[in-house]
Amino acid sequence: MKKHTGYINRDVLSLVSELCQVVRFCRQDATFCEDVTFTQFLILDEVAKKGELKMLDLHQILAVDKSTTTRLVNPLVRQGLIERKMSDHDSRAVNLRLTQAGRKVHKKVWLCLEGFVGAIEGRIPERKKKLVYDAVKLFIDAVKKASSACPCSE
Amino acid sequence: MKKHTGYINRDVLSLVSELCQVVRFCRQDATFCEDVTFTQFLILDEVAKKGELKMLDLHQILAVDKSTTTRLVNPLVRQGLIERKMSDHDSRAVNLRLTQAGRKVHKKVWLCLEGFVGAIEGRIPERKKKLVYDAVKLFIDAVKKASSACPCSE
DNA sequence: TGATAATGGTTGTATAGTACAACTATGAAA
DNA sequence: TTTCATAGTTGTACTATACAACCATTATCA
Repeated sequence: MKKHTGYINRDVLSLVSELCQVVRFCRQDATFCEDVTFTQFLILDEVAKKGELKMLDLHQILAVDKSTTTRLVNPLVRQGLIERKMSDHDSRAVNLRLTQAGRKVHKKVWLCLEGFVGAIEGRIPERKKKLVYDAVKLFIDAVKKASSACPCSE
Repeated sequence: MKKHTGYINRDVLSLVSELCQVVRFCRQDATFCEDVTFTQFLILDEVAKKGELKMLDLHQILAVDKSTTTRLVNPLVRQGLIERKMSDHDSRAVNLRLTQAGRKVHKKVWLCLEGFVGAIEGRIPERKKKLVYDAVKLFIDAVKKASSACPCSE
């Protein structure tokens, strides 16, 4: 049981707040490229990586509610980029796969994204890269764990 | 005009995607503490820091649309934590100030937040802290600039 | 085997956050 | 004084999100 001294590292606070901003930039402007949002691209990409992906896995990867997963996938199905296929072993489960069109769009957005990621990388000195990425990862994990351990405990 | 080679550093991609997750954790679960969301706390805190704050400044600080700023402030006014006051010099401008209750809640949430920030800091080795915070800042800025320079240019 | 529980998904409903466009009122400049 | 610019609010629309309720399945176990 820690004492409440009222001391907070403002650096941490403003980092978190800036993170919120940055993330907004990434997500908004709905169409990131090819009429696909950033999140939608992540989904396409996960499916592309695995070839076939269960909703459940996606739900885990995105770390959102099951229902949200469904709703994030919906537009991609509607646009004919992803298809739902009943699993062989378990007829409750649904497997996601890219359609022909899906593969095409994935590839296109990938090229698009190259510009974005390149622009990020271009702003981080080469010799610092590994260090920076590791540090960000460390910070992310710290925040993740800190928030799952309810912020207002004690 | 860069060539499109199709190469993307996946580290960067997953960092950005994890950032989205982390930010969600911070914001959701609407009431962070004392019935105030994280964003609302940031607003209270900015107003507290400055004593009096113009909507316009807040709009800049939060980096959201003017209308969004209005709507983020609204609930705080409704809850009687912030009051709107017409500026002396410019009767179009609105100055925000904490009410008595606002100062109280700000202080309470601040203590609450101490737990959260402390939990983050507790997961970052002491001697690495400065390094990590600087790195995160660098990364954030890189992403910010990269996304303002339209992702799909070239 | 048959009742009960667990699992995988979708739908209903509600909310925060967000933008853009249109508007109002005020102030500045010509 | 007319016209332009600024500060803020409101109308409207949409995404992302959660939680709860539900429907099929599949698994468990008595």
